[in-house]
Amino acid sequence: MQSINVLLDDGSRREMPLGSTARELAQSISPRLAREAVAAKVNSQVVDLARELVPDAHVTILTQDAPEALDVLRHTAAHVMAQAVIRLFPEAKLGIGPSIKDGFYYDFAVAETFKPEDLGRIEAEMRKIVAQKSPLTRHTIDRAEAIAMFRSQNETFKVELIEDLPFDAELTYYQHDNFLDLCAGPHLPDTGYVKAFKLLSIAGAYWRGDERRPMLQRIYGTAFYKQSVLDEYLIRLEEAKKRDHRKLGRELDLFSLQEEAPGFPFYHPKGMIIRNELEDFWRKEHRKAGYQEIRTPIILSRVLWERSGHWAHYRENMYFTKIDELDYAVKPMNCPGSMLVYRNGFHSYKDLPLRYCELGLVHRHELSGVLHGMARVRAFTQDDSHIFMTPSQIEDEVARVIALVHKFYTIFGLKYRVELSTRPEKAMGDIAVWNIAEAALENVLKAKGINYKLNPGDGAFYGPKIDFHIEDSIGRSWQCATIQLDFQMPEKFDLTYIGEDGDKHRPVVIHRVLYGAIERFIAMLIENFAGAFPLWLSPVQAVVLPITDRARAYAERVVAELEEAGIRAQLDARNEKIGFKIRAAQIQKVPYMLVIGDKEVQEGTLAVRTREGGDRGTSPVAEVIATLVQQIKEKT
RNA sequence: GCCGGUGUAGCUCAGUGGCAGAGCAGCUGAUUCGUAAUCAGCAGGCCAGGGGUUCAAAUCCCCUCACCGGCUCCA
Repeated sequence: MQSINVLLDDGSRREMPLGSTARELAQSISPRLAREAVAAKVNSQVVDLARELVPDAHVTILTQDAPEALDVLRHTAAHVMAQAVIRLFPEAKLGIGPSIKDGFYYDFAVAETFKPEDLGRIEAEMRKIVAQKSPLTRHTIDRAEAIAMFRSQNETFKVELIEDLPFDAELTYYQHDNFLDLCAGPHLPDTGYVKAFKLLSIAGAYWRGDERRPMLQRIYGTAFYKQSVLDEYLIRLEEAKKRDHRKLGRELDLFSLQEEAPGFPFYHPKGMIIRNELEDFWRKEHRKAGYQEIRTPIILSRVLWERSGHWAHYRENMYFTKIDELDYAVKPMNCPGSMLVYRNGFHSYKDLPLRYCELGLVHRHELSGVLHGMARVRAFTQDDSHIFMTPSQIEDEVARVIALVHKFYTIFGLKYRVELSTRPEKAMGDIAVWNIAEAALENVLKAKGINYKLNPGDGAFYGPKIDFHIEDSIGRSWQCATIQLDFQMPEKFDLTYIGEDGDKHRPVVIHRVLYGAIERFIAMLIENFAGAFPLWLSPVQAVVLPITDRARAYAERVVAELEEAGIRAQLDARNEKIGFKIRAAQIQKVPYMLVIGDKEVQEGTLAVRTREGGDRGTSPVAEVIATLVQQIKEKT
């Protein structure tokens, strides 16, 4: 009999009869591995256990614990759900059903929308399918046959998918029981593996995400190999909801959103303290980094927006007004204003790079359905900057901005993900210039060794950009910092500088924000800290808690001393027991609780309690103040 | 914007055609207390807004608004 050689993970080789499957390989290694196997990785491609091995392949048998194994499970779960839906709603047409970050979904076209009660029925049907332990089998099929097959089943979306695949693509479908779906796989051996799953929500979703296409009904679910892990996940999800900035923003009285102004946030006194701290820190760092602060108007003439290209490319997101019969627009971006400031004077190459920065309030008409607490609003302040420079300064300057982003985010303890977005469909300007700009950004990322994801077509209309994304408490990703390269605006506004040669030259502009929008950044901070801000950002840094009225006068003096030292302190002299006041301060997430009883009055000390560490014993007042001042200064 | 859901006191929620409720927060009083809730009393509402059905609507119907989840992590 002919045989083949495969390479295993430990570097050893193993001889198997020609035509052996991954499952047979697992069996030959150990029966236990065969029992635990869920899929295999052959030459870094994840495949079914039933897949035949190819000669000299590098094979890894994947068990439940393999990072790739969850995707396989969830993809199979999506098929099981689709079959359950077809059983209950025979007229439903299939869209797509992928595995996603925390679960899976499947899109269906149905005459009647799903109701929340349907989820229970579908789950029950899924359990029957799981109990059947139907094997999933993979079949290749040629294009014409596949189209004919799905067309005969009236699966028009599947037909469209096939038609859009490249001509040389290998088409496969998977079948279990009497359910069949166009699918690249891989899948688990049989439906019995899908033990721990839960359907989570129903949502409308446009076919292929395109609002001009039909709206399908999407069912989201999640699945794990073990019920205990699913239970933990669901508990974690509940826990994460407690960090939601909308909930904490209300509980900590930081801000509010009201019906009278949808998408336009109200800052309350405590939220304003955080915002001002962020701005103070920002101004200090920008002075150090060689920026000069400016401020430009919120309402500017239509003529300006026509010139900048916003009128043509961004009008549907803008608000308008009329002044003395003339058209004006409320600025959605700060750049045109900044361009006017630059153009207002002459500039020498010696002035470059010229770094203007601006905390600019912009208004954008976001679709009502996408508003989200402080994370997506219609009015927000960008910590903007426009850097005017010579082409030769681009890479150096981009690198400086990236370093600044890193410095900021490290101080706030935020993890971020980097994306490079390139030329969109509605782009302005020359393709050759775009290519240069895109290459410049890419060069810097590569030179700095930064991992990034490429996002084709997601750039701004005037230039490509590097985006920095932060995840919120339940894993949604929000763009915060961004660095955008722009060759168009200088052209539109005829910006120049006088070069060494005495001639006029065209500068290049970087648009960049670090926080992004202060509103969104605050939302991310709230979720990141679960409302327990570091001392320097805490709206109330210390509460002073006298135990009885005998300690009140001393407590008032302590509060005055704390305030004198620049610490935001409050007195809680309410006629309540100490436990009550401590509880109130804990709930408000105040970092320091300074308890004062007869003993402390007598000794001139404070009993220090911290938010995280509980009772820390007593210390002299001056010592406590020095500690807090130091900690505020260090921003820890 | 589109699909689905929700909207009752400051907050969390109960109330499914027949007198608008509870807990917490608030206010008043008593209590002066040592590290996450002292006790008692009081007050608090255009039941999101508008229209309709009905003897009677928080409850049923219609419209509007706001909020929540989602709207390619590409078979």
